[in-house]
Order: sequence, then structure tokens, then C-alpha cells
Amino acid sequence: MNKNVTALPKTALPKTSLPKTARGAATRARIVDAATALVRARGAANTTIDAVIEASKASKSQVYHYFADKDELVLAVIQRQAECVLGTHEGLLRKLNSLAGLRRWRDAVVELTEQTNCAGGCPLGSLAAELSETPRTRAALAESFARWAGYFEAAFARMQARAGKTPAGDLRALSEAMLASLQGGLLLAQTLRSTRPLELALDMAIEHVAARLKL
Amino acid sequence: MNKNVTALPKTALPKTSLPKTARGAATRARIVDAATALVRARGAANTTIDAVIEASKASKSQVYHYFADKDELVLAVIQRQAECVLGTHEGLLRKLNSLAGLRRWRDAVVELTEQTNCAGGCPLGSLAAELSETPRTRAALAESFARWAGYFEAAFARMQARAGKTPAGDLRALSEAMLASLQGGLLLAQTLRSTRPLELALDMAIEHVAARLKL
DNA sequence: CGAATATTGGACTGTTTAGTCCAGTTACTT
DNA sequence: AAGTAACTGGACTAAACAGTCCAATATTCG
Repeated sequence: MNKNVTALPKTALPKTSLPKTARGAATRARIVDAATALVRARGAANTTIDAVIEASKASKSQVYHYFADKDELVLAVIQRQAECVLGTHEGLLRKLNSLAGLRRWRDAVVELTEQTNCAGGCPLGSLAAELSETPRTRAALAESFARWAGYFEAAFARMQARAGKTPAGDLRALSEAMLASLQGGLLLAQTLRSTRPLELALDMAIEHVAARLKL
Repeated sequence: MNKNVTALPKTALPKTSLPKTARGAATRARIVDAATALVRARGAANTTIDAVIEASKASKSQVYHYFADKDELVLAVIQRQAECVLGTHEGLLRKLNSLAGLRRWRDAVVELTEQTNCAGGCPLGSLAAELSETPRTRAALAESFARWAGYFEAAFARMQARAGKTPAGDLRALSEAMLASLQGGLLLAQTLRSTRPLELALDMAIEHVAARLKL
């Protein structure tokens, strides 16, 4: 895939149309949804277009009508998965403004991980590990992580405000450390099939936040 | 690959011989070394046997003489990479017995990451993200992580002993949190192409260790 | 030496894969 | 209704792929 010696930038000329009717939009969505589930289960490299076609009940011409090639589809999968993960965490973090709230978020994450027997790891983290060496996928994933960190940052700011502290300390740094703990904890949980490393990593990060925010 | 409905356990009958002469051992080593480099660069799923053959200057019959199938070769790659990574970190951690030493280890890791422009992430972490959903590869990776945590644990024990403290606290938990920070920091560093999240995660973990060990 | 065993070269097979192509159908517009 | 554009079905191609096979060459050892 994309082993050309002269790999041109993909965005040059679009060549692939966005859906222009509701029916087309539904087809495209079915394809992306099926691809997202398959990539989640087997990774991008192990997901074939034919499998996506079968799972989405689409035809080959439909896939190539909306996506120039497999790389484009994978990019759409990243965006779809990011929407989903960031949506979940934005919901969990949106109104958070206390250490107790942060601990409830921790419990929710652990619970979610337990429910899948620690399998699969973080949907976004797994994509990041596989797709961080190609520019466009890397950029999409980097942006997603940045937005994720932004949700933490906003929550920490609310925590600080609520405690009557003047906004101080590097909240961005704090949120990056939190995200790193989460990702590392989820990866170890996946490999060791235990939520323990995840719990330990998150508890450490929460303590760190409390200390830095003087809460 | 291995899509049989009746997937038998692989260890049943070996069918593949270990090298019995020095020449054979050298061939096998060449194959594993080449495969390890390719898997590191492109992931296991994107590494073909043919590419391994070309890179190692071996022939197809040589590969299948020493490995029953691609899965077996990937397993050998995991073991090889684990040897390498654990060897490096064991060397760095072996004589460590102080907070200052831990900070030097941190600097070495950051330095190493910088030298590759944050590309590739952790060689073992990347394998873990890709290969934690198949039993044998997952088991090999879990064991490697456990050994890695063991090196931290031993270092923390020395730190505690040197400070004249009685061995207290859950050193295992501390080392798992440290490993999680390292893995999460390396993943974010890889995706964001910046050592900053790695530095933040490691500094947080070191502070945590200091606090728990009362150093 | 000479038999037995280990190793090697590489052609070959059957399957899977990404991607192409075009004829046919559906929906929108006027 | 007719013309245009969007969408769809699926056969087809060329390349890549994992894995097989066997004849040939080395190496070991009694």
C-alpha cells in the first residue's frame, strides 16, 4: 500500500466525491461504521476492503466512489473513532469540577475497561500505535489527542476555579501527564489482561493533579 | 493468517527444528534480526516473508525450515525485541539506587527518544499494541512487561535500602505505575512528535516514587 | 570413506488483495 | 417526461502473499 517511490501528497486533487444525496450519505456512513468496527477488532493492516464490503452490505464501486483508496478509508475511520471516544470523554468530563468528580471519571474508565475484559485497549491509542508513522494519519491522531487533553485542561481549570484558586500552574502539562497515564495504563491493562496497572496509573495521575492544584 | 475454524494449539507438535549446527544458528539469527528490523519499521502485519527473505539474504526454504509459519517468526521477533529492550533497560537500571539515579535514567530515555525524532515509539509497546489480542504473542509480551517492571521494583528496593528505610509500600504497584507512565509518554511522544509528554509523564512518576518511598 | 542428517535454492501453487471498469439503476431538476 | 447527475452491482485484473515441495549441496560422525 502506497509503496510508490514518488508518493504524491494525497490532497492534491480530491477525485472522490462526498455524498450528494441522503442515500449516498447513508451508504458512506454504513461503510465507515463497518470499517471502524473491523479496524477496532483486527487493526487497519488486517482489515481488507472486501471484509468491509461484506460487513456493510455495500459493493466495491460504492467504496471506491466515496474513498480514493484504502488509506482514505482508514483516515475516515480515525475521524469516526475519534468522534466516538472524544464524545464519550467529553460527556464524562464536561461538568467535572472537583477531585471527587475526577475520581468518578477514573472509576468509569476502569469500569468500561473491565466490561471488555481489558481487550482491545484504547480505540484511539491502538490506532495511534499503528498509524503514527504516516503523515496524514499521524496528524489526525495528534489533533485528536490534543483535543482530548483540552477536555482535561478545561476540567482542571474548573476544579481550580471552584476551589477559589487563581488560575496558576501549567494545566496543559498536567493534562498531558494525565493522558499519558491513561494511555499507558490502558496498554498495560490490555497486554496483562488486568485493570490493575490502569488503576495505579490513574490514581498516581490524580494525586499529581491534586498536588499541583493544591486541592 | 490462521483463519482456520479449528485453530489447534501451536505447541502441539514442534514440526520445526531448532538449528543443529553453527551455520544453521547463524542463518536463523540473520532471519530473526532482519524480521525484527522490518517489524519495527512497518509493524508485523505489514511485514512480508518475502521482504524478510530479501533483507536477510535467506531463501524461502530456510525461513520455513526454522519457523512453522509467519506467526512463529513473529513470536521470535517479540522475544528478540524484548531481549534488546530489556537488556538496555536492565543495564540502565541495574546499579540504580537513588532518586538522582532515577532522574538520570529519565534523561537517558528522553535522550534516546529525541535521537529518533520520537519516531517508532517503544519497540515493545508498539508490538504490544499490535499483538495483544492473540494468546501466544500476548503472553510473551505480558511476560516481558512483567520482567521490565521487575527491574524497576528491584531499583526501588535498592533506593529504599540505601536510605535506610525498612522495605515498605507496594513496590510492585509503584513499578507498574512507572511502566505505564513510560509507555503512555512514549506513545504520545510518537504521535505528537515531541518528547514533552514523555518528560511530563516520567517526572510525574518519579515524584510519585519519591513520595511513596519518602525520599 | 560413506551413510545419515542438516541445510539450502528457488520454482510453483492457490488464495487473497487493492484497485479498475462499465453497464445498469435510481433520483433530482426543469 | 426527459435529460442529467448520482449511485450501484459485480466481473475482472495484476500483483502480492503465505506456504509447499523437491532436488541439490553441505556437514557430521561412525
